[in-house]
Amino acid sequence: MFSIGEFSKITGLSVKTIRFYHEKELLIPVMVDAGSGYRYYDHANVETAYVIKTLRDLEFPIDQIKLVLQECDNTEGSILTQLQERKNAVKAKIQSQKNVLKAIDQVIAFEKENRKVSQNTTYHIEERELPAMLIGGIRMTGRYSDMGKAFGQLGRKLNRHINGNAMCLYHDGEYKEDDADFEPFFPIKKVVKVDGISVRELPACRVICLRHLGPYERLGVTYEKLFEYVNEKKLKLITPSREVYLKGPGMIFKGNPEKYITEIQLMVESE
Amino acid sequence: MFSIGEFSKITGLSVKTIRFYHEKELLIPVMVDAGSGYRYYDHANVETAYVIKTLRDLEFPIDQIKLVLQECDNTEGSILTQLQERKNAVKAKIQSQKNVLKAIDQVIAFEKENRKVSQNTTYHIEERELPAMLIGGIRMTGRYSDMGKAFGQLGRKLNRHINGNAMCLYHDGEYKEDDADFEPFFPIKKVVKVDGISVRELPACRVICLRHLGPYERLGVTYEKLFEYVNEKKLKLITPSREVYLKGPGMIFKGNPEKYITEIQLMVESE
DNA sequence: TCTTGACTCTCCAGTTGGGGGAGGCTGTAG
DNA sequence: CTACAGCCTCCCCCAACTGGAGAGTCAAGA
Repeated sequence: MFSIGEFSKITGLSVKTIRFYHEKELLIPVMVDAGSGYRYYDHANVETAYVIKTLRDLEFPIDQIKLVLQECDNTEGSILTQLQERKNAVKAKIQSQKNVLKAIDQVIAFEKENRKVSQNTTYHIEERELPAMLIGGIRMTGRYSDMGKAFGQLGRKLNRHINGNAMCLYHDGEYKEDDADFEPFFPIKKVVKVDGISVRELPACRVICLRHLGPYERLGVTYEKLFEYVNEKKLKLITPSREVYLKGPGMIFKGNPEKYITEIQLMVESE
Repeated sequence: MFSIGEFSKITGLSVKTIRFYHEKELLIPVMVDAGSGYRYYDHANVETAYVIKTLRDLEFPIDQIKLVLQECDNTEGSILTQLQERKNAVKAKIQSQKNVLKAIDQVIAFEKENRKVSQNTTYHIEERELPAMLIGGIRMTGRYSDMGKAFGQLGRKLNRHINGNAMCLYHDGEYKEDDADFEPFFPIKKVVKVDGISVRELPACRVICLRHLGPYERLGVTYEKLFEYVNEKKLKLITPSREVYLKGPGMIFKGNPEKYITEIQLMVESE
C-alpha cells in the first residue's frame, strides 16, 4: 500500500490532482484511515491511474472517463465508440479553430491592404478609362451611415473572391441625406451566387477622378473641385458616380478619419 | 442613450455579458445613474461593443482586448502585431489538437487490431518458415512485468512505422523469474533511427508454433506441448524463441486475460 | 395617486480541471 | 520527546461567462 505521496511519484499525478480525482470518484483509494483520513493506494489503483492519465491525454473530460471506467470490463466494443466520439469532438474543435484562423487572416489582410496606400503625394484631377469589372454589391436606399454594415456583410459573404478596394455607386444625380440610393460593392474575381448580393458586370467607361484626404464629411470640397473642372471643360456627367475607399475605417477600429483616402470617380461621356 | 436592455438588443450581447464587461472595465457605460445604479449607453459604446464582439469572435482573451482598446488610437501598427500573435496562438492550439487526434487514431487502430483475431478455432502445432523481418526493439533484463512499459515506449516512438503485432524475443535458454533476458519489439516498415531503440533485421528461419488462449501465467502448459513435440520429432531448438501477442491487453484497458491469444514460436534447425 | 408589470440592480453560486496556500493533525526517526 | 516531513480539510483563484434570488426602479394605465 502506498501513501498519497508515493502514489503521486509512481503515477506522475500531482497530490492535488489525486485528491481531486478522489473527490470526483474517479480514483478511489483502496483504503482510507478512519482516524487520520490518510488515503492509501494499491496496485489496482496504479493501473486505474494510468488509464485515467491516458484518457486525459486524449482530452477526455472527467465525466466521460468516469463512464468509461464504470463499464470497464462488462463491454468490449464500447471503448471504441467512445474513442470515435472523442475523435469527432476533437475534429470539430479543430475545424472551429481553423475558422477562427481564417477570420484572423482575413482581418490581417484587410488591415494590411488598408495601410499600404501612400499618403505623401498631393492629388490632381485625372481623366482615365476604367476597364469593365465584375462586381458584387447590395443596392440600398437610406442613410450613408448604413453602408458600414453592408460592407461587413459583403466582406463576409464574398470573402476570398474580393478583388480590390471597397467601392460604392451613387445612383442619385443629386446629394441626398436620408433617402439616398446607393450601392456598396466589391470588385470580384468570378461570378458567384450569394444570397442577397447582386453580381453583375460594370461596363468600361471614361471617368474623371480626384482623391480626397480626410473624413467623409468633407468630401463635398473635393466634389466641388471636380464640378468646377467639369464646367470648365464642358464635360457631361453620367450617373452613377463612384467612390473608391482606398483607405477607410479598419475592420476593427475606425482609425483616424483625417487619414482616410477616397477616390471620387465621375463618369463622363466619351469624346 | 440606451438602457442596458436596449443596448443588449442593439449589440447582440446578453445583459449579463454587458454587466460583466463593465465589471472588467472593458465597456464602460457613458453614464451610471447615481441613485438607481442603472447603466446607460450611447453610440460610442455601441462601436466599442462591436469591436469587442469582433475580437471575441477571433478568440482574443478579455485582457488582451482591454490592451487593444487602450492603445486604440495612439498606435497604427500595433493591432497587426496583436493579430499575428493571436494567429500564432490559434495555430499552436490547432497543432496540439491535431496531436491529440493522432494519438486517438493510434489507440483506435490498436484496439481494432487487437479485436480482430478470431477466437473460435482450436489450435494445433504448425511448422513454418518465417521470412526475414525488420524490427525495432528494446533488449532488457529483469522481470517480465516491465515489458508493458517497454511496449508503451516502442508504440510511442515507432508509431506509424509499426508493421505487425507486438512480439518478444527470449534470449535465455531456460525460464527465469527475476533476471530474464528478453527483447520486446515490433516489426517495422523501414529503418528508422530512434533514441533507445535498436533496429535490425531478424533473419528468416524455421519455427514450430502453437497458439495459447488465456492469461500469460498459464503459458507454461502450451510451452510443454511444444517441448513434447520437439522431443518426439527429435528437433533441435535454437535460442532465441519468440512470442507473438496476437491479442493482449489494450492500450487503455487490460481487458479479459482469459481472452488473450499468444503465439509461441520456437526456432528449430532447418532440415 | 396607486398599482402593475417589465426592467434593472447587486450578490451569490456554479461551470472545468485543477493550483496555491493556511492552519492543523499524523507518522516516524533520532 | 521532539523535530520535521507528510498528510488532512477548507478556502480562494484562473476564464468568461450563465443562472437565480431578492430587492429596487421606471413608465403606463386606472
